[in-house]
Amino acid sequence: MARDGSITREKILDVSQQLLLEQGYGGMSVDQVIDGAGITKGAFFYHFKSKNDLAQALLDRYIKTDDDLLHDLMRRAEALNHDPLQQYLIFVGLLVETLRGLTEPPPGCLIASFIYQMEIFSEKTQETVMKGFHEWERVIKGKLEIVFEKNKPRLPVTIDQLYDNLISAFEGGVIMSKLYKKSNTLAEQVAQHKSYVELLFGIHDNS
Amino acid sequence: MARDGSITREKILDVSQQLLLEQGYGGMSVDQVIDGAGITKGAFFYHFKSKNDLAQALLDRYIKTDDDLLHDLMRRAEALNHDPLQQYLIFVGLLVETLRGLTEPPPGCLIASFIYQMEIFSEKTQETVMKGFHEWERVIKGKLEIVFEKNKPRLPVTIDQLYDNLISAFEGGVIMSKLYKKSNTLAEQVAQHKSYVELLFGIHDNS
DNA sequence: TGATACATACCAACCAGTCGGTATAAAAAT
DNA sequence: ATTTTTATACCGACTGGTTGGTATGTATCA
Repeated sequence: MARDGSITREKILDVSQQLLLEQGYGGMSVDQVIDGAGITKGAFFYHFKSKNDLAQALLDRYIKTDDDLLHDLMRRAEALNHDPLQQYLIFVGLLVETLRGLTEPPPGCLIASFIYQMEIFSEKTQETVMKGFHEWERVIKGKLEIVFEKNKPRLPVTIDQLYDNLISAFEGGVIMSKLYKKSNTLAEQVAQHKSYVELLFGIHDNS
Repeated sequence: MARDGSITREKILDVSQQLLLEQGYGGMSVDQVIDGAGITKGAFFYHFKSKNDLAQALLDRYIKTDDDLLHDLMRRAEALNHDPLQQYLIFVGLLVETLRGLTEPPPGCLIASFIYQMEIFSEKTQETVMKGFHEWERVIKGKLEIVFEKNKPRLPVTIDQLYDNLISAFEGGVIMSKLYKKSNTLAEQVAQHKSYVELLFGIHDNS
């Protein structure tokens, strides 16, 4: 039965991602990974030429899944309304909805984990980390650009700051969720970002 | 020259804190620490009985400094105004001011770093991490309690959510600052929390 | 003179990574 | 149709270097 190696490869990725988010990259050993995946050294280094190669693959997979989620939610939001501000608010709402349905507690964000141990990765991996939010940045800032053309915020806030606020709410929320060991803190913090944007653009002014 | 060991001890703490925030706890070796501090193994294990003991000391020192800052800023804010809401806003404003004056870029938050590699620490250290924000939680929620007695938010937000929002803005801001390699993103995100609270309590309604 | 504050030499365990070998199955040759 | 070849997927013993930690010795000062 020497056929489909991708099953073993995925098993390695799944096991190592969990270990990584619990112990950090430096605190996770290849031996732990192969024990968890039920394989041997040979199998591991057949699929990944080094431990850093595993980190790179883990990151690539995580970013791809994340980008897919972004595009899916944004497409759905744009189908539900044609006002840019409403589209953005619906998008964030859908994100909150998605986060509410996560595993308890959320294991964490790979990108954030990598940021807190940047120096042990290869230069290529470091560059991948730095580009980790690029697609979100492009799409979110693009949408906010259109929002700002028709709507003026009640306080002098920039598009860059609002984008940073969304990611910050998410990353901060992940940390609080890990600390409290319950996932809805994460969803709530992204919901706070939504409320903030609503107040900024006077959504609740019509009494 | 066997006199003041506290100098060596502090040197070890300083060097290891920087290494820890760059490489993570698991990715940082005792050999790296002693090289950076210009000492030997003997000196290190004279001051710290184990590597985890160093982590514990690092965490204790960090939390103490953090709590001192909290009390200082809150005392100053309370001296500048006697309205609870204004006191809170001034407190956050002073925090923003402090964060703007940080080193470029900010090295990161020890508690967040520990949260992302929880499982490699001793149980006692894990408990210390979980109690890391306790003083902030006590003081901030206490203040918000009084704020909520006299002021009603324009959206249904709880005290717990607002407290989480402050810490989230901080932790998320730290991650973004590390990623962008510039510190003012952190200060800006805490400033967004201030704007959010201002909008929630209708500070900008009087035209 | 004894406690403090180190330095030096060392150790077992563990680390990432290598290597020779093997079972399987598909492709090619007969 | 049967044999041979070849590539894939994996095993498990091994290696050199690194790890956190220890045992012992020594210089300095109260």
